[in-house]
Amino acid sequence: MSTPELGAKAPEERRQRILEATIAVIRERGFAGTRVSDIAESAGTSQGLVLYHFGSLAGALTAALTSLEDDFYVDVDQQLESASGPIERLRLMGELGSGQGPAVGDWRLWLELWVRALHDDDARTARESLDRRWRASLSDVISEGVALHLFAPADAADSVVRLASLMDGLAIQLALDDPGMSPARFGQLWLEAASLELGVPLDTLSG
Amino acid sequence: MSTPELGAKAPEERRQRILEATIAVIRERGFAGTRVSDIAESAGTSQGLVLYHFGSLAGALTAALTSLEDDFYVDVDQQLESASGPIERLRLMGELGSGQGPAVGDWRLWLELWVRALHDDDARTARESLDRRWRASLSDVISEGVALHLFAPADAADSVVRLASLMDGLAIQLALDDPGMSPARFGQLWLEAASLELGVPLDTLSG
DNA sequence: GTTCGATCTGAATGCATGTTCAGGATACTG
DNA sequence: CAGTATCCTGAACATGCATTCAGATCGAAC
Repeated sequence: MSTPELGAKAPEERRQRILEATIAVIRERGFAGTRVSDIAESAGTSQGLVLYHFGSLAGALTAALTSLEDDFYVDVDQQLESASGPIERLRLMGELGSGQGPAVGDWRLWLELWVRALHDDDARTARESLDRRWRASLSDVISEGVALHLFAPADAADSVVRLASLMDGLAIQLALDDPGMSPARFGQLWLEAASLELGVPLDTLSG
Repeated sequence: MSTPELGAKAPEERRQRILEATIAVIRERGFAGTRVSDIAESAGTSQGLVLYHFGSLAGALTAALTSLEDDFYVDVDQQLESASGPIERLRLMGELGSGQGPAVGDWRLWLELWVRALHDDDARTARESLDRRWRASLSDVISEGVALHLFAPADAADSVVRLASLMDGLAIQLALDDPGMSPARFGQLWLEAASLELGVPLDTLSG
């Protein structure tokens, strides 16, 4: 506890650097394509150190997963609390396609997570947790809007599932650079859907 | 050309068996987890034969990809031509979540394809082609309905993209056995969205 | 300054797996 | 039946990669 903020090479920081490098490599090469040597190179350390800190490659990947989860939570909360009402908050959600934040909007990573969740239990629970939390945020926004008589969904729970799923589906096209899909169009299409689902005129949402 | 339909062990059939085995293994273990030995075992042959027919593991995976593509086309056409009008056809599309056909509805395979498309060009083009074709089918059904004054979408092109994307998004949850998602709910949610998008009362669609 | 534990390295190890290959089996042709 | 091309196998080979490990280095405590 002597000079924790001074020593730039404190062991803790080294570990953190490796964690970030792991995420960066996963982003680039996917879970399946990530090798210990990639992580070490990206972090500027030796392979041995990666294993020293995380025990195994699988350990590093799992650690990256939970780190990702944390980042996502921080990110969503931060973005949403900057908005004042449900309408503005909904618009911000639609702009998530632009993905400025560190974790949100990194759709390729999401795809990777989904597939890994098919075969790996840690990934499965991480995904479920992320999804649940994300849908809870969306649900909160909608409930808020309903309470203020701004939104009038036929079935709020159904609308939440559909709007969350639609975002995932649009995200796939964004992640794959589908011709005809762009961050702007992503946001537009999603807000139009929200307009339909919640019975709100589109210009109220996107104006 | 002597007795092609008699010899149960004709070389062509062996190749086909391996192709099907490859798809089966991908379905189970994913693209990344599929090994030559898995394919050989599943097909009941030697590793050597797999390589003899397809040159390499990558060759076998690519061949599986195009075979999958063909299956999908056949499947969609077959399912849709059994319906009489756009309304019934739309309902059938919603029931794709139940996935009776050999390729359609095998959502895990779809997830795998998406992620492979991130890193592999063959997979990328296969996915794009499949997606384009699927959306064209959906677009045809909607146009038909518009022509018959059954559907009244605000913007048909947008609705096509949204309904296709929504199906993908719902498919993710189905593939991951998300609690709260089931083939029945998949179909219900999607038809409700179609009802909103196309300005058709829900009971007209699902009745 | 010495000691000791934590941190870190680079080379060695061992295994999993894709690919090659030499030859055997099978089926068609004349 | 003999000859030949295709089909098929099992073992050998090569390589990429995670993991281990013997020690070097660093930092804190005294």
